[in-house]
Amino acid sequence: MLNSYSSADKVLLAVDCIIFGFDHEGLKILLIKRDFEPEKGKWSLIGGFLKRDEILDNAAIRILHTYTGLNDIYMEQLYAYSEIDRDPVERTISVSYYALINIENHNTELIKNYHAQWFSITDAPNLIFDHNQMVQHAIKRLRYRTSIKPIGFELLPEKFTMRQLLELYEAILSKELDKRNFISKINSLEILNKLDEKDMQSSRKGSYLYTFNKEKYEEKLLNDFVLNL
Amino acid sequence: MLNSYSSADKVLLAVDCIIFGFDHEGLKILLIKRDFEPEKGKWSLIGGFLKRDEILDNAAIRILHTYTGLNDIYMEQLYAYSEIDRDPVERTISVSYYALINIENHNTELIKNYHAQWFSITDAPNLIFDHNQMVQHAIKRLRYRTSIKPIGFELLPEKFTMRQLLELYEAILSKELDKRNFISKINSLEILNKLDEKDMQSSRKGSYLYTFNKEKYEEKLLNDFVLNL
DNA sequence: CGGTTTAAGTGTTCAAACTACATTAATAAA
DNA sequence: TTTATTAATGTAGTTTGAACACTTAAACCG
Repeated sequence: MLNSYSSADKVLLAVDCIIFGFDHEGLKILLIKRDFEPEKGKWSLIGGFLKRDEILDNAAIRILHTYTGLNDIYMEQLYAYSEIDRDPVERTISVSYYALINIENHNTELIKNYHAQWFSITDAPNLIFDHNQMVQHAIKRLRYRTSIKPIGFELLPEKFTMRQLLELYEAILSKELDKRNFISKINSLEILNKLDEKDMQSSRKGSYLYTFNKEKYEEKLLNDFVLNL
Repeated sequence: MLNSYSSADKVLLAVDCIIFGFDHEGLKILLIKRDFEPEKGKWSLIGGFLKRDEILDNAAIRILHTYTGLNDIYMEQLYAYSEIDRDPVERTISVSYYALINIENHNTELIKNYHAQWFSITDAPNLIFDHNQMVQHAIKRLRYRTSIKPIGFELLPEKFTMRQLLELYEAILSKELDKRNFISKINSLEILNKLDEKDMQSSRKGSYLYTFNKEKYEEKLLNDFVLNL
C-alpha cells in the first residue's frame, strides 16, 4: 500500500555544499581532494551526511563550518539529487546547498588540512559523482538571485571599489556590463555608503571605497525586485 | 569522522505533491483526506515514500498517476523539508513537487475513491504536518515561473477564451491585470492561435476561442524571458 | 617641475517598454 | 426594436534601458 510506513525504504541523505568566493581573478568555488574511498584523491564538493538529530540547513552549516571555520554564512538549499547509482557505495540522496563567502575571510589552516582549494569556475577540475551538475545548477541559481536581490555584501571585502563590484557582477553573469549604466543603477538602489577614503592600488588617480549600507541592503533583500544588468 | 558511510543515519524519504488546477472559480489544489494514522481523517497533500529503486522525479510521477490517472504531466521539484518532528511517527525528510493539471482532465473515479478533493487556494483547509508551508512555497514558485515562462497550456482546456487566460494569470498572481495591456502582451508572444469559433456561454456577443500554438509555446519555454504583468 | 600615463568619474540622447485609460461592436433577451 | 451585457480595440504620456566619449586626478618619469 502506498502510504504505509513499514514498507518504505530508508536511504542515506548527504548534503553537498557549493561554496562561492570572489577575488581579483574572478568567481571561485571551494573544492576538496577526497581522502576516502570511493574516488579517493579526486576533487569533490565538500559534503557530509545528515545526522539523525539534525535538519538539513544545520547539516549544511556544520559542514561549511568544519571546512572553513566560518559561521553565520548565507546558505540556500538548491536541489535534491537522487539518481540510483549517483553514489556507487550505497543509495544516497544528496541535497545541495550553496554559500557565498568572502574569500579572504576563512580559516586557511583548516582548508589546508583538508586539502581544500579554490578554483575559478571557468577552470575547475572534473568532479566526482554528479557534483559537476550541482555546480552548474548553483551557478544558474546564483545568476538568478543576482537579478532579484542585491549581492556583494557576502562576497566582497568590507571596503571595496565600484570596479570590484562591477567585476563581481560581470563574473557572476559572465558578460560585460556598461560601467556608467551599472554605476547609476547601483546608485539608484541607495545601498552603498561612499567613503572619503580612496584605494590607491588600482590606479594613479585612486578610486573611492564603498561599504554596504546594511539597513538599506537588508530592506532590499526583503522585497524582491528586478535588477536588469 | 565526517565522511564515513558507516556512521551515517538512514532516514525515510517522502515525496509530497502540490497539484494545481484551474477552473471558473479560480486556482485550486488537490487534497486528500488521510485514511491512515497519524492524523487520519485530516486533509493532506497527496504523497508517498520513495522506493529503493526509484528516483525522486519518478516517485512524484508515480504518486500523481496513482491519484489522478494522469501521465506526462509537467512536474518540478521544489524543496526538501527536514524538521526533526515534522512527521511524528518516524524521522522523514519530504521532497515536494508541484504539478499543473487540467482540472477537467483527470480520472474523477480515482479521486473519489481516494477521498481527494479540489480546494480553492484561498480557502483550503488546514493541512497536516508542514504541508501548509509546502503549499505557500509552491504558490510562490508558480508565481515566479509565471514571470519567466508562459503558462496556461497545462492548466486550461484545449480551447479557451482570452478572459479565461486573463483570469488564470490573475488567480496565480493574485492581482488585477489591465485587460488591454494583458492581451497585447500575450499577442506579442505569438504563442496563441485564434480560432474562428466563438464561446457563447459567457456573453451575448460571444468571445473568440484560442488554442496554444505548441511549437511556438515550446520555443518560448526553452528560452527564459521576462513577462511583466 | 612639466609632460605623460593610467584608470576614475561623469550625462545625454535615442529607442523601447510600460501604464493608464474609454468607446464602439456584436449579440441575445425582453 | 430597444436594452443589456460583455468583447474588442488604440493611443498618448511616462519611464526605463542602451549606447556612447570626454575630462579629471594623481603618480611616474625624464
